[in-house]
Amino acid sequence: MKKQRHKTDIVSVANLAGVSAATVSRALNHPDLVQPATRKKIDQAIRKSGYIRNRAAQTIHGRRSGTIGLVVPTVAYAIFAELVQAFNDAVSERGFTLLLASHGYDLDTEYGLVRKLLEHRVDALALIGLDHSADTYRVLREQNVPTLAIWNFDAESPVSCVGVNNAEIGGIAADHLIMLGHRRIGTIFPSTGENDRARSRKSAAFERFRAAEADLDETWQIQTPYSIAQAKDACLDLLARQDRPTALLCGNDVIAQGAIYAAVKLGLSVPKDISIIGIGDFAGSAELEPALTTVRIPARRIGAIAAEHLAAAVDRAEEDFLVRTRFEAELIMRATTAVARTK
Amino acid sequence: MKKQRHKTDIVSVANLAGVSAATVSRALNHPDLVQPATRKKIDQAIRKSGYIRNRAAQTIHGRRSGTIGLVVPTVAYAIFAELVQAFNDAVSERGFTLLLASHGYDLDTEYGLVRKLLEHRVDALALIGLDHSADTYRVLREQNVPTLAIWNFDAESPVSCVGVNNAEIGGIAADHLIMLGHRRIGTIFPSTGENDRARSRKSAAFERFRAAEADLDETWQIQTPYSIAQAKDACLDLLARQDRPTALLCGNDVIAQGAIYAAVKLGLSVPKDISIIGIGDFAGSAELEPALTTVRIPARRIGAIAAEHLAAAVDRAEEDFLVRTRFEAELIMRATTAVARTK
DNA sequence: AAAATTAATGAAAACATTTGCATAACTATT
DNA sequence: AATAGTTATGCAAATGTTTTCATTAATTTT
Repeated sequence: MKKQRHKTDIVSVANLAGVSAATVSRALNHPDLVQPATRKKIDQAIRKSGYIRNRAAQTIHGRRSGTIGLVVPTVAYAIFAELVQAFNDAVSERGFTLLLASHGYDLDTEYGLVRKLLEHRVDALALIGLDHSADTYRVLREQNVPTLAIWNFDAESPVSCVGVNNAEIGGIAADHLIMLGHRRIGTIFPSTGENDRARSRKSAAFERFRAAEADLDETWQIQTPYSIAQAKDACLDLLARQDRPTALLCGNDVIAQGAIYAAVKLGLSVPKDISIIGIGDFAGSAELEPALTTVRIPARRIGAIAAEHLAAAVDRAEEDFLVRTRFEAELIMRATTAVARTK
Repeated sequence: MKKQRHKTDIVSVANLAGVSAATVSRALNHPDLVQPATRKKIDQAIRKSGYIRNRAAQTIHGRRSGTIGLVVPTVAYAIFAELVQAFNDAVSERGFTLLLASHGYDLDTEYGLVRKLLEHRVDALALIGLDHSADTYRVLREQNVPTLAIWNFDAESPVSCVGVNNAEIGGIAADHLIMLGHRRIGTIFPSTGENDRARSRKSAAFERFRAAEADLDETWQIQTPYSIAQAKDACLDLLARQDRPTALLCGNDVIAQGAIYAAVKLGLSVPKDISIIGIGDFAGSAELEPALTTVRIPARRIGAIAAEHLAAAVDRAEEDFLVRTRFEAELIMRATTAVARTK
C-alpha cells in the first residue's frame, strides 16, 4: 500500500455503504432515526474504512466542541496534580476532552492561554483562583463562555466559583497554633503578588496572630516558591538559629513537607521542638512521618464538582452561568503540632 | 446591551475594516502579504469587535489543529505530573495546545481516549510506554498521526520512542543492592499486567538477584499500586516481621517513599536496619529524610525532547515519523542504602 | 382499495475559514 | 508613452459535518 491517505470522510463512508452522507451522520448522532439494516451497513463501512469523525467539522457547524479548558499555574507539584486528575476524570466521564494549559503563576501568560483556548472554542473554561488580569476577565465576559474559578470561594466573585474561603483557612491554621499556646510564630508563604489564595491565607493568619499578640519576628517570615527543595533549604537556615519560633505556619503542604525534612535533618523533634502546620492535606501528607497536621482542602471533590457544574452549563446551554459553591475546610490534627513548651 | 452574541466572525471584522474576508485572513496568517495601512485598519477592527479566530474552521480546511494529545495513566501522583508539565511547557512554547487524557492504567480505556483525540484531529500524539492494545496500534497506523511513546526506549519499538531502558534500570538497582552485599531481598512493584515499565524493571532485577543467589522469599515480594499510602501500609506488615529482608527494591520513588515512612514509623533505622532503593528520582526524593537512593529517570528532559520531536514532525509534515531517543539512567546514591550487616 | 399517516432517506444549505486564481492599480523598463 | 512586471486585494471554491426540507416508501385507517 502506498499512501493510506485516501481521505476517509463521511461521504466516502456513505459511498461504501451505499447511502447518503446525511444518513451516515444520522446513524452516528441519532441512531434511532435510521433503520437497523442500514445502520449495520454503515457500521461495517465505518469499520472497514477506519473512519474517524472530524470533531472540527462538527464544531464549525455550531455544535459543541466537546472540549473543556483548564488553566492552572502548574501541574508539576502535588498541589494541582490531584485537582487536575479529579477534574479530568469528571469531565471525561461526561464525554468532554480536557484542554490543559499552565502559566507558571504569570497572569499575562494566562491571558494568552485563555485566548488560545477560546480559539479552540472550548465549551467551558476553568481557572484557578480569582486573581486574573483585566484582559482575561474582559475576554471571558465578551465571549460568554461558561467560566468557573476553582479553589476559592467568594460570595462576590465576578465569575462562578467552587472552592474554599482561603481567609478562613488561614484563620483556622493560625487559631490552632494560638490555641496550643504558641506565641513565637514563623510563616513560610510563596510570593503573594499574583496569588490570591496565598494572600488571603497569609493576611488572615497574621491578623489572628497579631490579635493574640504573638511575636512575629521579621526574620521568621520567609518567602519561598511551592517547592519541597526550596522550602527545606529556607527552613534549614531558619531552624538552625538559636532564636527560632516555636511554631511554623506553612502556605501549603508542599512547603510544610520541606519544613519537616529540614527539622528532621537538624535533629529537631517535631512537634516537641517545633510545631509545623500545613494547608491542603495533599496525597501523602497523612503518611509523612511524623504525620502532618494541616487544614484539609478537598481537592478531589472540588475538582469533580467544578467539572460537573461546567458540564451541566454546557448541556443546558445556559446564557448566564453563575454558581458559587463553598466547601468547608477542616483542621486535620495529626502529629506535627503540639502544645508550646514554656521557654 | 442585550446579547453580545452578534457572531463576530471573520467577515464581520472584514466589513468593519472595509476589506474582504480574504484580506483579514491574510493579515492574520501572512501579514507580509498585506499593506501596513490595511493591516492597521484590520487590527483595529479586530480589537474593536473582540474577534477570536475559530481554530476549528482552520482545522477543517486542512490546516493543523494546533493541538497535541498526551495520554497518561494518571497525573495524580508525582510520577507523571513532572512529565506532563515538561511536555506541556515544550509543546506550548511551540504554539501547540495540549489535549490531556488519562486512563488509570486501563488499556481499553486508553484506546477510547486515543480515538477521541483523533476525532479532535490532534496534530501529534504521545503515549506512555509501549504497552498498548492492538486496536490502539492499528488506529494509530491507519491515521498516520505522528506518535511517540514516552518513558521507555526500545530499539525495535513499533512507534517512535523517547525514554530509558527499563530493564537496564531494574538491573542497575538490583546490582547496587547486590554490590552492597544484600542477599535477602524484598521487592514492591505495582501490578505488571498492563504496565511494561514495571514489568521490565522487575524481571531484570529478579534475574540479577537469582544470578547472585539471593534469597527472594515469596512473602517478601509485594504488589501494590503507585500510592504512598498503600505502599506504606503494605510495608508496615512486611517490615514488622522478625524475619525480614535486609533490602527493599521499590518499583518507583512513590513506593519507596511509602516504604521509608513505614520503616521510620516502626522505629527501624534506614539504612542500618533496612536498605531501600527507589526508581525515578522524582521531585522531592532528594529532600526526603533520609534522602532516597534511586535510579534517576530524567523526566523533564524526556518530556521536553518528546515534545520537541513531535512538534518538529508536525512542522515538517513528515510522512513516516520514526525517531528513537535513549536516555541513560543513572544511579543516584544517597542515604537509604548501606552495606548489608552480616546477620 | 383509496386516503391519510408515518418512517426512512436524500439533496442542499449552512457553518468559518483559507487559498488559487483573477483583477486592478501601481512601478519600473524601454 | 507604451509595455512588462509587481503588489495588493477580492471572488469563489473547498474543507467535513449537521440539519431542514422534500421526497419516496411503507403502513395504517377508513
